[in-house]
Formats: sequence, structure tokens, C-alpha cells
Amino acid sequence: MTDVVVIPRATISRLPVYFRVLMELSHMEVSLVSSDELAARSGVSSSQLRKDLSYFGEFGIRGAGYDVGFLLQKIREILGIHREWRLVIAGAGKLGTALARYSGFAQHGLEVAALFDIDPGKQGKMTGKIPVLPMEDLTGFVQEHDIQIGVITVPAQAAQGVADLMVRAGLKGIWNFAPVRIEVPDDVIVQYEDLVVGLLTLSHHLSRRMR
Amino acid sequence: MTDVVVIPRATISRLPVYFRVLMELSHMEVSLVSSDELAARSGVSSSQLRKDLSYFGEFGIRGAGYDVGFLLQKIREILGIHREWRLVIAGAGKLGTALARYSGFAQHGLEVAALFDIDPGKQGKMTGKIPVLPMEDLTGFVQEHDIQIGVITVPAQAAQGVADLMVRAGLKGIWNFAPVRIEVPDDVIVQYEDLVVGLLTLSHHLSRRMR
DNA sequence: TCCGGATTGTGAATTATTTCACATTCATTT
DNA sequence: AAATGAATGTGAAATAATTCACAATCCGGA
Repeated sequence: MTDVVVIPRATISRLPVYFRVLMELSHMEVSLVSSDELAARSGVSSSQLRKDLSYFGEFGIRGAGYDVGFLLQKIREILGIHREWRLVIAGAGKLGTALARYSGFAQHGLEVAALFDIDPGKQGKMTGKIPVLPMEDLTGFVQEHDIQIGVITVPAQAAQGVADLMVRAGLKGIWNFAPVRIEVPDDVIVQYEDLVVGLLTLSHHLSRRMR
Repeated sequence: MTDVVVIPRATISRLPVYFRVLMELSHMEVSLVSSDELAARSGVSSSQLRKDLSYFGEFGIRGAGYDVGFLLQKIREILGIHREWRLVIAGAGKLGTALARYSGFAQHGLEVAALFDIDPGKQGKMTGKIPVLPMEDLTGFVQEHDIQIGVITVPAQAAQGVADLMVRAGLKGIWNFAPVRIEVPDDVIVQYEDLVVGLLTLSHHLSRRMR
């Protein structure tokens, strides 16, 4: 009877926020921060913050607060960004190329190695420093360049095919922007991202309020 | 003592998924669907689906299922997309221009009217059929063209200034891609969208599993 | 070395969300 | 018109997440 500690989904999604705030504090040369201060800057309650961190260990100093550098390193480890991840993007359309050039990733140890597309008109071009390659080269590229994560930015109807390709190539994590569920083996993790959800949530609240 | 029905956040975020599945069914000329079927296609349990819909009314036919067209219309109304929304995007960088051209919006009655940027090098150009205008023209444009929603895709440090501008222009809904909290009056709704969260969530799960 | 002030870490209480299970209701058949 | 079968709608139960509140502990000063 080992009791498995289950970490709430929402806790994980708040860690990147804490991380970012800690980075700011670090740049401001702040070396110690209380849960009250860190929570306020992150937009959560201080008990929420402390509970979130408590799932992973005891990182604070009672009576004092948290050492910014130390906590930063701990969150880095929890989020798995103390190591580098390399990723490829399938679909060199608007979204794929925008993501490829997005600077937010590099800041977190994430390197976009290549884009892939079935359209020969896009192949061979460069998006910034990143090459656009034929989709059929994905498997070889992934294996040669030690890639771990695949990003899907192709149209919905092509998403399952691309996912299958990524699974066969050995990728263990898929970040899926196509608005469809995809089927993958149990050892592959899929993270869904649906931009329309956010906008329609806003639309819903707006239209409620204007009613 | 009127009991206020509070609708779970998560319920709202599932409606766009149901909507999309219903659209597919509609294209497949399916006119009646059971909660089991609709739920399975949406990746939720059937009781979840029924409970979600029950917050808004009784839309089904006991013993039979849901009329696809009727439910589609009801969800359209709940999400506020039975009317048209017009939006402007502040920040004509990678993300802003990618969003401007994203076809997913038009499909939901959302029209991107213009992009705004402080960089004169970007002003005057067109992104598809959408003009890129100077940031100082935002207020006038919003008022002349009856815009309701503002999208922020500028760097974090510029986000608050842009939000202030949008508030002054009279926008009541803001979709914020900048990774910072912004301060707005109570009558303005802010929807946050942080792409890094999804990727770092994936990174976390991956690194746990590889441990 | 002891004391006072401050802040963490965490069980317990509360609140929110999901699932269960079945009474209710509707369409269809006889 | 009544009986049958099927699937919704929904209170109640179970589970999950958040907040509360305070004991535990640490820092710094006397």
C-alpha cells in the first residue's frame, strides 16, 4: 500500500507562471521572496502556491521565504527543463512557422530543429535558421538528431496520419494543435492545444455580460 | 434568495469541442445523436456531456437523443457565436500575423478587422486581406468599425500599455497572449493564453516518465 | 543560548467538479 | 390506447481542488 501522490493538473499548469515570475525576480536581483509576494505576482493565493510546491518537496525557509535561485532550479527540474529538449514541427503553415520562430521556447531550453511539410513549394526554404523538409524525411531526421517532441500544426484531417508517423519515428511526446483527438500508444504523451477554446470562452462571457 | 447557477469553467471549455463534433456530424448528414455517441467523439463521459448541457436547459429528446441541428444552434447561442464578433490584433509579429490568417476563426463567426504595430516598417503592409496600421490609430479604428475584442500579441513589457489603450478605446474583451497579468476595469473581460504552459506541461510529463 | 517575530508546510474544512444511478419522458409498436 | 424500450435529465454520492488556520521551525537580535 504505497500511497501515490497525485499532482493536480492545475498545479502543473501554474508552475510555468511561478517560474516566469521567479525569473523576473532573479533579474531584479531579488534573492529571497515570501509566498505572499510570489503568489501575488503570479495571480494566485499564497496557500495555493505553498500547497502546489508542497507536492514536490519542502523548498522554503520557515520564517524567511524562498531562495529565488534555489526555487528556480527546483521548478526547472520539476518541469524537466534542466535538460534540453529538441522538437520538430509537422506543418509549415502560418501557425507552424510562427511557433518555429517563437522566442519563448528557446528561453526554456526548447530547440526547434526542423519543420516538415508535404507541400514541395515549402520544402527547402528556411524559416529563420530552421529548415523546411519533406514530410517523408521526418523519421530519419528524428532518429539522427535525437528529437524527443513532435508538434502537429497540420489540418485536422491530416493529424492522425502525422501522429502515426511521429509514433513510428519514436517520438514520446506530441503537442497537438489540430482540433481532433488522436490515437497513440500508451507510452506516448499527447498535449492538446486548442486556440479556439480560449476565444470562444471569451465570446461566451462577453455575450453573457452584454445580454 | 435566487439561487445563482454557477457554470463550471471546465464546462465552458468543453462546449467548443461538442460544437466541432456536432459540425462534423452535421456534415455527415447525421440528424440525431445520443449522448453516448456525442460524448465518445468528444472524449468525455456521457454523464459529463449531459450535465454540461443541463446547465443551460433541456435540449434533448428522452428515449431518442439530440437533434444535431437544434443542439448546434443552442451551443452557438451559449458561446455567443450566433452573432458576429469583430476583433483587432495588437502586435504584427509572428504570432499576431499567424492568428490573423488563421482560418479557424472565420469558421466561428470571428472576423479579424486589422492588425496594429508600433513598427513603421510593418505599417501599411497587408497580411492577407488585413491591413497593418499604426498603434495610435487603434482607438479611432475600434470606434469606427464597431470592434468588440482585442488580441494582445506584443512582448510582455508592452502588454499593459496596449491593454490600457484597448480599454480606453472601449473594447470589452481582451485575449492576451503576452505572459503577464494585466490590470483592467471590472467591466472588461480578459482571457489569458499562454502557449508555454502547454509545452512545459508536456515536458514535465515526459521527464517524469523517462526518469 | 534563549526569545520574539515571521513565514512555511500541512492536516482539516470547505468548495467545486465529476460520476453514479435511476425516475422521467418520449417515440414506436401492437 | 396501452405497453415497451431507449435515452435524457438530475438529485445524491463520490472525488478532486482550494482555502483555512495553526503548529512547526527558522532567523536574527539581546
